[in-house]
Amino acid sequence: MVQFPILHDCDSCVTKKHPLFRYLTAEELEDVSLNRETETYKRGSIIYQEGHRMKGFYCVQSGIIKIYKSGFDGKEQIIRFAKSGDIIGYRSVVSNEPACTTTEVLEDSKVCHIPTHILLNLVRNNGDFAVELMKLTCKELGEANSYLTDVVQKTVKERLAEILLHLQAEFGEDPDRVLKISLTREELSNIVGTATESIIRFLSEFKNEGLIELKGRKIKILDRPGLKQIANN
Amino acid sequence: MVQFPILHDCDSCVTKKHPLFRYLTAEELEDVSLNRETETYKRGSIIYQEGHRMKGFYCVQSGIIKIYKSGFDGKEQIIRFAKSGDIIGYRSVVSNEPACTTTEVLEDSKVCHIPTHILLNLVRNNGDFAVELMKLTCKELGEANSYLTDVVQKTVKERLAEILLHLQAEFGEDPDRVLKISLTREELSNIVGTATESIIRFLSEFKNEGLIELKGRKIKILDRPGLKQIANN
DNA sequence: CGGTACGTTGAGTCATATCAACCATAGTGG
DNA sequence: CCACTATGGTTGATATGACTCAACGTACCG
Repeated sequence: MVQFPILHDCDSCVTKKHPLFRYLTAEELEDVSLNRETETYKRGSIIYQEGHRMKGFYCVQSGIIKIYKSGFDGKEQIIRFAKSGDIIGYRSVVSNEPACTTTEVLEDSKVCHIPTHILLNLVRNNGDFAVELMKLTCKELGEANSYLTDVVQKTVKERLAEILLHLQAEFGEDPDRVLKISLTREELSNIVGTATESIIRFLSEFKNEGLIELKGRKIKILDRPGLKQIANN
Repeated sequence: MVQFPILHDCDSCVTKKHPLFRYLTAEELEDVSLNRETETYKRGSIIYQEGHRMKGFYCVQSGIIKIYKSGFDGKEQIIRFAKSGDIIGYRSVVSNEPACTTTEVLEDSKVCHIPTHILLNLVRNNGDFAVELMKLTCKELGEANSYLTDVVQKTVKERLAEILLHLQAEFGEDPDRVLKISLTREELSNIVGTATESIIRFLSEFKNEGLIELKGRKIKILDRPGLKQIANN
């Protein structure tokens, strides 16, 4: 019997990690497998850039990727992060618009590129896939709207507490309870949407109040309920 | 030959107004027509409320509807408006989650309610419909992300200028050039995400600078380029 | 005619940004 | 091996945008 190493690779990666691909037929999965290209990116590299045309979307196998928009003065606003199992860039493919975000690799990543027509065919021909992708988009939309409300109505301190908890929930902790995602103060400020100095001040405030432990970029959350109360939801 | 007034009604309304329904087969359209319920809402009435379960989504025939989220202290953040041809509430239907926004009628509206299973069947069985709905969602997502960046990086004055231009573009003007959508100062503040008093101050600043004309809630945009420059995009 | 909701204005306060100086660390090249 | 530079982190002082509070004006409505 002939082996299909590529197919097997995809089968063992994408399928298991994302409900999206759960509903693909063997045929569709093979189509994806044969047309995708796996690429490795080092920390700091840009996968695609705001304003550029996309030739497909990406499925993240490993690593962490930062997705952000640039404001008019160059200050970046981080929209979200993507990690193993997440897909990125599909918005622009579906809308057939230039990318509205830039994606930069935070931790060395392995990423599969899947061409536009494959995605559109899947949405068109596989109802379950379409529903799952819609769910994903709607989830992102809900989160975006929630965060908009937060940004407008909460203080920087409250948002920082919220973000720390969110990062903990999304990326988890090492055995020593340090947050797995490691960000510069500037990156934290670009999530919260504030000045770097403000982040520094509130982080050390949290430290002094015994809510977190700090060692450079290593952040350990000590008092989850305390932070939750500050974030107030 | 037998007449189908209900079908005809839907045919003359929804189909023409939204690309979404352009791709429905005659059969699908009839299914929608037979299962939808048209309701009339007066100014001030709530169509659905944040946190409630939805039994379907809505298609706006006429009127203007305000879609907002409530912050923890009750202050509302307006997410967007819906007008003739827009569909609302589909996010919650697709995600199968409680509504994450409240919708309140700003101007007397005629709205069609279409039950959940119809929407899901359309997404599942009609690829073109699925793609169009995805496009719509992705467009909203892109706008939400853009506005998030704005809120974080721009001043209230800049955002107000931007919102005024946006309201002009979305709802248009009367023959006398007054913006068609009429909002209280508080509602404006709930879009921009600021205090009512701030809106009042900047509106009169714009007036004094000859950018707009004010007569109560009637706003006339006199200097579009000037506002654009303030909004700076 | 009084009530209710909306609009306006001014004064004071506060959260956060900005600016500036300085420290820590890690390459890098002479 | 040591300045040298770059990058990120920290702290304090100051500036300012925007909120809050409070008073008052305005207009419509029963």
